[in-house]
Amino acid sequence: MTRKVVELLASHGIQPSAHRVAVAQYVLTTDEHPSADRVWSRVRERFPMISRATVYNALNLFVEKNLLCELHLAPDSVVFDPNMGRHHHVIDDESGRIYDLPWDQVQVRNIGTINDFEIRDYQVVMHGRRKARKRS
Amino acid sequence: MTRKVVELLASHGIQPSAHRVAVAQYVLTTDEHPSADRVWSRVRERFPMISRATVYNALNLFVEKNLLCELHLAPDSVVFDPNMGRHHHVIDDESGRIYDLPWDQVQVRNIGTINDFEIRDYQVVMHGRRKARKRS
DNA sequence: TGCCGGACTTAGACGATGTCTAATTGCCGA
DNA sequence: TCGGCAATTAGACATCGTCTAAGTCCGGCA
Repeated sequence: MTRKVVELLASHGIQPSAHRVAVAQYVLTTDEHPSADRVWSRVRERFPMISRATVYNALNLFVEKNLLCELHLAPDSVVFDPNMGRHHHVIDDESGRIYDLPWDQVQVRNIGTINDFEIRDYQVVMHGRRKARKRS
Repeated sequence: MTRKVVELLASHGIQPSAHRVAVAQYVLTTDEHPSADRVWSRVRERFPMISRATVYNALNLFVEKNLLCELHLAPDSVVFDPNMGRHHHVIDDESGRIYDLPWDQVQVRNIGTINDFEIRDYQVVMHGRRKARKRS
């Protein structure tokens, strides 16, 4: 797994230093949409001497190199999303957690009719409550 | 105009103090989606001794009383939107400015097919470039 | 008129978040 | 081994928003 991450970083033009690999290993495999400081504390669990600046540097570098998306959706959370495929987001009003929703699950019509803007990208942002999932 | 604002505040259960009216007068009539600190500096132009806490208090109160929407869409900007009707947003990648788009301009299908969440609200968030508008 | 109480406002401290800088470390090639 | 460059570091700094404790304003009441 570490090998895969190293290759992934390299293939995006990023020197795979030990610290960067540690950050990547966590942030690329989580689905919890962590904030930068959350990434820091997570990575520190295994890498206690890593500094905040290094984590921020790594995250910003990953975003710049298109390995991560930076999301600005909800209060108190600029957040990182390793899911680079197109998808929508649902924000749970109670917990503040962000969930991914498959691109095909909803469709947006008439983006083409917008005249004043050249739309490069879009997504649907939903707010709601996560349903208590069945036990079945 | 001041009279209208006073009535509006009162009708939402807000004591219309002089400072609150000043904040409301600016934030309810602008379309620039200002950040809280931007509101502060704008209001200070006419009301130089108003403190930051007062502006923040007023804005939070307005949000709580459904006079304003708080938007969390873009980097560096939690932002306030006096347009309480449903609408979508376009973010200009160059300037970072946020524009409103009428609700009818695009349609979203299949929200009803989402099983894991009870969707309370949604909107389409677009990124793009504002076209240089014709001179005609 | 003078006093009281509650709502409003204030300055500034505070905590959280993110950036910057200067110094240090570590690695690699000559 | 040495030199140089990239990566990393601690900590200072800026910004944003909240909180607190004190001060001000104003209406009601004697």
